[in-house]
Amino acid sequence: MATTIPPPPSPFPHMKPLLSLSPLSSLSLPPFNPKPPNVSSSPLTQPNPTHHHHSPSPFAPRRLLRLAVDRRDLDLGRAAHAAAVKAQDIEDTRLGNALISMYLKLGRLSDARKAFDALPSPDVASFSSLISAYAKCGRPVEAAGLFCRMRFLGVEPNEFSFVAILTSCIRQLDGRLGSQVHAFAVKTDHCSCVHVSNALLGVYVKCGCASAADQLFGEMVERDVSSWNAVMLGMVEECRYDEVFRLFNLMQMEGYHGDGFSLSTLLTAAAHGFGGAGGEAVHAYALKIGLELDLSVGNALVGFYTQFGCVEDVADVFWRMPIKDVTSWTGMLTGYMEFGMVESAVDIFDQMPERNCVTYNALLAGYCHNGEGARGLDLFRHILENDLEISDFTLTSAINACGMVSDLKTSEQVHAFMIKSGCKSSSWVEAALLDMCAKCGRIEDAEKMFTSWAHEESFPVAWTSLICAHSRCGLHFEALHLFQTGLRRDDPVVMDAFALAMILGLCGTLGFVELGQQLHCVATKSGLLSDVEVGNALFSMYAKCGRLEDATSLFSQMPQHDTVSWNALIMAYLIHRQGDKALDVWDSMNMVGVKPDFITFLLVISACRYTRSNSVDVCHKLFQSMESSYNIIPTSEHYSAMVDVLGYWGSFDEAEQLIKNMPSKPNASVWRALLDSCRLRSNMTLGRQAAQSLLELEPQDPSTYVLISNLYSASGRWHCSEKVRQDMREKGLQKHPVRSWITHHSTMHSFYARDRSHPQSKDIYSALDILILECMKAGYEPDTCFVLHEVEEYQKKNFLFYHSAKLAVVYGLLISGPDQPVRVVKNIHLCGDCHAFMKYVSSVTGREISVRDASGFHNFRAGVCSCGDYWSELGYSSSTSDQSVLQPDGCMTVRETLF
DNA sequence: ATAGGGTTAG
Repeated sequence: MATTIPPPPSPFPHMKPLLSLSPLSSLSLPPFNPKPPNVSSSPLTQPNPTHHHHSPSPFAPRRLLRLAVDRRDLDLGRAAHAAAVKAQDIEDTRLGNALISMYLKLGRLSDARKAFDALPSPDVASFSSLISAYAKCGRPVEAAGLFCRMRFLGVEPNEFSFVAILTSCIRQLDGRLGSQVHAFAVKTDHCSCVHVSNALLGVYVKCGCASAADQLFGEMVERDVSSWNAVMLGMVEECRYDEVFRLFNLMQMEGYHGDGFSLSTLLTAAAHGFGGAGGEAVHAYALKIGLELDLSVGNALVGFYTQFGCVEDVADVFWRMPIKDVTSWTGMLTGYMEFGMVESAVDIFDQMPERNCVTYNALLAGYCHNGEGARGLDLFRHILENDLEISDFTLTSAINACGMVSDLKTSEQVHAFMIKSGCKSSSWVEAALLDMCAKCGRIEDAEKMFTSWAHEESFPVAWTSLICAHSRCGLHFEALHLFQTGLRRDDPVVMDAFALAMILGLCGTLGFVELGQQLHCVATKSGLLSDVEVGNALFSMYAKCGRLEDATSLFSQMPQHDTVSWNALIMAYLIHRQGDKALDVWDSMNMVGVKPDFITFLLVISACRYTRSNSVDVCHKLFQSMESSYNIIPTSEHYSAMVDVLGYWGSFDEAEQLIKNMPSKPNASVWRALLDSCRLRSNMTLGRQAAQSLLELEPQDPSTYVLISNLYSASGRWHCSEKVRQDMREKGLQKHPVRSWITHHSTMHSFYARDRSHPQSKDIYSALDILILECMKAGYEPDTCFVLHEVEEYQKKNFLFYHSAKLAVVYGLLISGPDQPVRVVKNIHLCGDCHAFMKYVSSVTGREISVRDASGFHNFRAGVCSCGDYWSELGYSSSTSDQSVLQPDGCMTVRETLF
């Protein structure tokens, strides 16, 4: 049997494929071809060999061709080709078309092209079939070139030609060419064909020309289910998800029955929109009409349940599908990744019969989604080494993985690779690169990229990334400045949910309740308020600004709550030191059935410190239930929170026991928690041990240095103390400067210790001096042990009196009305002297003073603080490696009372 | 079917 046929020489060797497309309207129309186009049947199904005038032998080429296609036997097909050549039939157009068809069906586009080139007079069917094939495999240039050549040769396009060329427009998202074809189709009266119109609808929908699609749909004289499906898909593309359901109902009212594509479009709408119930209804309907396991419906169900269901639903649909394609497997992989089941996803990946570029991207993105940056980078390396296909998706995920491992060197390598390989062009990739730089500590590089930003499309993303990077580094004011630059552009950035949530977080951190309220309005007007994450951020903003009532009323209005919402509610009570209420929330959370996460446990355990009565038992129970009931393994953070609570209630034996039983070596935060409790309860013996362990463990930690420094200064060894501090400075351990601030009329007034930069500082200092005298009359005794500098006693007071918190509070008293509370925010903990002072101030002035520090709120009223004077110097979660300890302000967090 | 930025905790 013949195996290969040398391809016949091309009849048009001089003609190159057209590389650039001129608009169709500018093409000169060829002379009218009097031969009527063959429109009665598909161009490629030309059966009935018996009617043919050639040999009816069973070995006739035509019959062989059919057999070859049925058996998917390429060798047989080639044999038929040989037979055709031998029978000198090869110049027959209809036989040639059958040959083209055979090669295309067997996936041999290049052979089909050779057969086409061998035809002396290709007809409309020859052209259409080949154009369609080029369109489907993403080669629009060849498709359009053939279309032009067909016209040049005077072959009139028919419906099939139009559908084919439009398919290529869809593939390359060329709406302009699409509308030119549209005009041409109208001119040649092919628009009445429902298939042509449907293809046109497809082009408009995919190219984002929704109005053109709407208009065409309205003008169509004949519609079928595909027409409706195309418009429904258009609504999905436009994010008008409720419209999809409306259209579906309309279609049914007009007597059409939805097919698998309609249902899968509905499910996509439900998955992307807010249609949990809608999606389940579609599932029920699919069951009823027996389409549940249809390939496209099944795939859409997998996607829907990944968004609005549980992993069991996803797996159930997937495994019952009788026929699965790459999309199905990739969907299942994504499902497992979304539900955090990385190993199951990898398992699916290993089992897949076939993988493509998207599959690899999904795996890579899944690793990123689950915080497995290192595995993501390994996979990326594997993709590169094996020369697998990569796309923008691959690159953005790889960059994302790199930002996740946050390694400067890797980030530079990846960055260099992107530049070298020249794939930096896409705006998505650039936005991802900027974000990576910001995350790997290359904030200057990020800024450089930002200022030379070329792409408008992803500007909001880069903007958000950069703001976020600044606020992560503690550069809050720079972050806000960037925020303003975005709003003041000629083309102001439109905030989306992400940006809004982030800026709200910033408002919360800074205590900017006025800006926060304005953003609340923005959220309400834009509809972004229904976004859970925006709701959560808004809630936290109010809570952190001391507006607990505004926060809780917002909570009750939120359309839905997730774990983060509940955590935020617990945290709100926690920073207001209302432990019992925080624990009540924990009960409600369980009643509602929301799954707690590891943060929930950090919060509720910490809440046991702020309960009215001893809640050591409660916190033991919580701690034990973590693993047994919720399958959450306690981390060292949970241990230090426990130690903090146990120590607070004086259960030092239990605290020691817990530390001894830790599965891993107790880390510094555990010892810090113990140390702080010992300070509070004056447990000297244990405190010394804790300090010793801390010193051994973290000789490099700033707070350890302060500890030693305090040790020296407390015993009057100033030189040693100062030397330690100098060491510390030389090692660059100094972190953010301490400051306190207050907002008034949307302006922030920020103070350092002994700060005289404020324009009204003369007034502030005289007021403070008067206030100090008044307080001293009322019994205030400055506690100079909070001054750690080698200075004379009178100077010590000077250092103490002008701590940033005191300056900010006095300024607040000066500028606000007598009935208003003074709200000050301090970026680290209040020192004991400031704390005592504020109590006197509140009673002497009769004003309410609220100071938010790193541990939460201190609300001073009539000489009493809401913290009950048992405030932690380490914050509510003792895991805080306190960065604030070293500040010139002198508000130290570790006191020397122990020694 | 796959991608960027954030919200709770630090």
